[in-house]
Amino acid sequence: MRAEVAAIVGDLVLEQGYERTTVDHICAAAGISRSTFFRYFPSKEDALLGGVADSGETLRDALAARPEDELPWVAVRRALQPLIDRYAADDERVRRLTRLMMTTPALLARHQEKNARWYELLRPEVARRLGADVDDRADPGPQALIGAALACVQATLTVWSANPSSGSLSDILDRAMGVVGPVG
Amino acid sequence: MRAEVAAIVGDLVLEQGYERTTVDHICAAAGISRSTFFRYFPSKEDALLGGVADSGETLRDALAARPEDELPWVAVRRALQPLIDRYAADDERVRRLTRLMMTTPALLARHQEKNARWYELLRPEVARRLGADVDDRADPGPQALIGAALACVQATLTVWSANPSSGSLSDILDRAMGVVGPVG
DNA sequence: GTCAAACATGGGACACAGTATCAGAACCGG
DNA sequence: CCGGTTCTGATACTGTGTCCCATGTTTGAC
Repeated sequence: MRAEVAAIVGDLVLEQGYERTTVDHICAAAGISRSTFFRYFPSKEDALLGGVADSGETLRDALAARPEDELPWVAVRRALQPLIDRYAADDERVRRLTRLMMTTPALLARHQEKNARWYELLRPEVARRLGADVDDRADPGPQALIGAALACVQATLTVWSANPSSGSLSDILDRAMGVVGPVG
Repeated sequence: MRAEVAAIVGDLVLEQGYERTTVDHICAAAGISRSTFFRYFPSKEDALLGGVADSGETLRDALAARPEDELPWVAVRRALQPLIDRYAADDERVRRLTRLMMTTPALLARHQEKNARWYELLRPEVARRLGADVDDRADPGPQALIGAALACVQATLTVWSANPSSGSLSDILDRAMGVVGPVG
């Protein structure tokens, strides 16, 4: 049921854009009331993006599983692979929704807000691999490295979703992260 | 007049937080009507952040002025100096407002939305310095590098605004960008 | 000095997201 | 059949932001 409404939201949004799709439209199309909609989803953004599982924990575990002697930047690149694969495995619909997400300010903001949790999640392991004090909040290093990596992911998704023939996500991410640091 | 209202907004927001400060409160404190407020500022966020001049063009010109043989990452670091100095020159009020901006999701989102313009602004020069095709939209490199640098700036501002005794902004930015790439 | 055009302000209605409360319907186990 | 839980819808509310219109108030032309 929840998934059904989410699918309708995706359809409507792909059809007429995000801002022009009001909650009332969605409710009318789904045959439910506003009350019910907001019981299923905390917000309109979540109805659209909530389907994408939050991979924060996955990412953290993948990073912790990388070999100790790998350079931090390389380890992060490798840890991002499962995340990337989840996008790549999907079809044209995902690409169009991703494009919508990257080009709609409200959606991009929400996406980044969701990812803000990843900073705290990844910080300990990144700090450890950088040889920094894990509890030192005055060290910008870990946050900078995580933010840089996420910026590369965002650049990757932007290019991939905008250019149908730009190659595999994995290759684009290699190029993106290769420009910033060694992906060895 | 506009500046006067903006100052009141800053006061109220520093006093009781951003969400709890409604436009009605501001109007009452400033002795104007809602209509007038929204003629001065397009939104509540802009009333608070609009005072910070948009340094996109400054940043672009500073980057273009860097020596040709500098590594791109180093050139960007140097080009960011004027931006950083603008923060550092100011007083405790700026630090508190910055902290508010980094910790309030709505404000951080607006800030990043404003900075989104910088990508297009800086892309040509960064692409050139990377030896890439300036018009190739399928190359994630320039966007990745710019995003990584801005992530370092954000990490810097976060640490600086949260820790009163964390040193100069310039030093923090050096540490942040040094972790990601060579700052020469 | 007068008239008119421009502008600034305020008021009120509206659209939309999101919250809270309450009332009834469907469903369950006993 | 009953009592409770959960699902649902209706209503009203807060807050941001837009739009339109009715006021001044200033400015400039004649």
